Amino acid sequence: MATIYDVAKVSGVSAKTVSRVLNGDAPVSTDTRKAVEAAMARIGYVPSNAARMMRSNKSGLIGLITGAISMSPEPTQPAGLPELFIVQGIQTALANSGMTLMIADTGGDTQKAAPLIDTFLRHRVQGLIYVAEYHQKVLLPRISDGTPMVLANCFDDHGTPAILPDDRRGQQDLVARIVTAGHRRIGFLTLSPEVAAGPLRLDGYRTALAEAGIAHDPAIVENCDIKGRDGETQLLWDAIDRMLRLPNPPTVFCCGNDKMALRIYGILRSMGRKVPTEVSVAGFDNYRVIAETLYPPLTTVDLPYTAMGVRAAQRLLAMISGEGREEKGPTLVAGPVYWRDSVTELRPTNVFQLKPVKEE
Amino acid sequence: MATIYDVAKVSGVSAKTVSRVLNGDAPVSTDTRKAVEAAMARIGYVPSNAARMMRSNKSGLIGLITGAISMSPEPTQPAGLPELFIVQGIQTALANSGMTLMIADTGGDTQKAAPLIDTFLRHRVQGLIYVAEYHQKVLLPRISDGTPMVLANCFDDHGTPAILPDDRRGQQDLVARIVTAGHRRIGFLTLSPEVAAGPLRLDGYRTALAEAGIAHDPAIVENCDIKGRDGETQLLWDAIDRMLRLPNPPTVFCCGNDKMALRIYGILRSMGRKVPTEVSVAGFDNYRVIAETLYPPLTTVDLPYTAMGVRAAQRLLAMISGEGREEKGPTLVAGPVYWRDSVTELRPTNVFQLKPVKEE
DNA sequence: CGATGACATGACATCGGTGTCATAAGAGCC
DNA sequence: GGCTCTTATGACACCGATGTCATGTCATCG
Repeated sequence: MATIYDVAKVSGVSAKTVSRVLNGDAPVSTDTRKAVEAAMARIGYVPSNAARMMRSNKSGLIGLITGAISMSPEPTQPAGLPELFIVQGIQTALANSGMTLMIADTGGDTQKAAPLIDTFLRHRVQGLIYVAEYHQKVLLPRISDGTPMVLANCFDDHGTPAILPDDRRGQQDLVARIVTAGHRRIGFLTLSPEVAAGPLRLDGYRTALAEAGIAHDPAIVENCDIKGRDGETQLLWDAIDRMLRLPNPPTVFCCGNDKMALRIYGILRSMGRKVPTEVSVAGFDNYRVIAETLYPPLTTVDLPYTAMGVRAAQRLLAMISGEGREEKGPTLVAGPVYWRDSVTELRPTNVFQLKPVKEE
Repeated sequence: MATIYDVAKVSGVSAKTVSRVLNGDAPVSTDTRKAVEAAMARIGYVPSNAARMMRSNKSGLIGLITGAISMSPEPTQPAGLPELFIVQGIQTALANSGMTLMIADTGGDTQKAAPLIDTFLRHRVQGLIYVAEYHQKVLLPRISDGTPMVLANCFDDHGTPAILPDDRRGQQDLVARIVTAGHRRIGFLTLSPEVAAGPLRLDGYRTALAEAGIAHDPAIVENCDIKGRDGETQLLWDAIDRMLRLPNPPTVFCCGNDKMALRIYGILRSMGRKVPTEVSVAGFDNYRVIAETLYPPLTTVDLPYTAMGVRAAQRLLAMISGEGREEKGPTLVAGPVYWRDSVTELRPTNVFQLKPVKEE
């Protein structure tokens, strides 16, 4: 492998001058530059990042840890897809930063994150991003040296900078929009309070009701999310059945996420209730395979994965350059409401809003 | 950032001894080892890969170039998913090799492959893998130094080692199986001869017919693949209509791939022909979103993406260790036939085969 | 008892670049 | 002419590991 000394010998200058041609950090005469460049081309010189890094202590590397690649076990059930969007956002934002993105995959095994972080640190990455598949708390080894780290779609106990979806705000916007459509009895089939998004979305729901001056009725709020165990559909069926028999039944069901909405479509169909003419349904996530495919298309809130990726990269770059050191707390990224046909407009609306509410 | 000299100073030994503890390449007394390890833990020492690499010339890195991450623009149309499976295969095969996999994404822009290769070479990767999204010819800059490179799902003009799906063999196996089911008039709606897989699959079809002693009839073989332009469905409709009006019409249509089979299901339905009782249909790719979802489920051939990834990694590792240098030509990886319900058994069969033909 | 070898350790050079400083040549100015 | 300033270049140390070689200490063996 050719070195800068070989180039120097061939072009008849010193190694340092070759270095200057490479980096353009000091004036070099045109003749010399041409000679050096010709020599480099002729002997096929490729600079060694290792050697450069040793002296200058700048690796130009950013490490990204994800399970996105190995987490899509079946194309029919693309579990890891959301992560891919985050990664795409990160790539986009990093494209013109001069940094090289190294991606490492955990193979779905969170235990492998620690050794991967270690490998990255050995390579002296200038920053680290950890991407989780869904909004959750994670437990990662603390980085003892000062290497900046950003968590995307997750957070920890140490106050590591995190980029999170604004679940509260999203749910609030959605419910506010539903209120605008004339609904007053808004049922909510929540996510499990154990997942991070659960309480946040519930809080957004309550806030929206409060702002609209609607009393919160515990009778039409229930958690049926028991983490994919079989009884879930039964629970949902029972909850919906009970709520619809109330003297004052909900006119719309908000669901913890789009998957739950998908189930509820089925349940309502089996009950002979038509969506949205008899009952409206709204989801969360804008999981497009579901939301766009369902009939009628599902009103929901976007989880802004790509945007979160972009923000994560931006925040990391700021930390690396030293600007963003003082910034504390998580960055919340809100997504727009996608207003489709699964929620009836109970009264004619003329909605002029400043918020980015997409009407499709 | 602590160095091995800091560790040496703290533990009261020489730098070289610290190095020995790190690498375990020479005997160190238990006391010394413990002292050194304690010192490393105390000052938070992380070895510098750059420095190690400089001296030992072993980076322990393998570079992977793909568009998989950015090529899935919509989860509803997971264009880049196959690539992901190849990448998964590569990861699996590399997991215990002691190599670190660096993944770089082209962002869907093939032009970016060259600079990415360059970046990898600067990092002195010990091997390179380039993954393409479908079986195709690629034009990559030649690696002037001796860094081994393997192409997965693609090939070039320079004889770079390549891992390719065995399209010929797959089609041949499928048609042979269809013959076993009693079919004699086997129509073939081919892929465009311009895509790499097109002529190969056609050849497999012909070989299978020849082996079964069935004459090749050009009247029931046609290319309707005009690369997604709108007229394709019209062309397909016309071809099928014509073939079915022949005095001796096909009893089964083989399709260039599963997507085409999906279209043909629709066309046949619009013609009032039932699959598979009136006409049988077979695909290629085992694109599960289609093949498993269609009714009836589609008989097709698997494109063994994961296996190809494994083979690619294995071949690269062999090249790195110097074993596989002599091996020339592409590695063909065949996938099994998935026999589902879209092809009728025209006569009772008792199929005992040695080949891995999956019956579902 | 002296020779031999295994074990444990250290001194020093080296990998391929870059930072620092020195130096030489010419340009511009009083 | 002598001085300063800029431009262009080179000598040399240094980054943090590891390879090579040397050295000292015992245990073993003939």
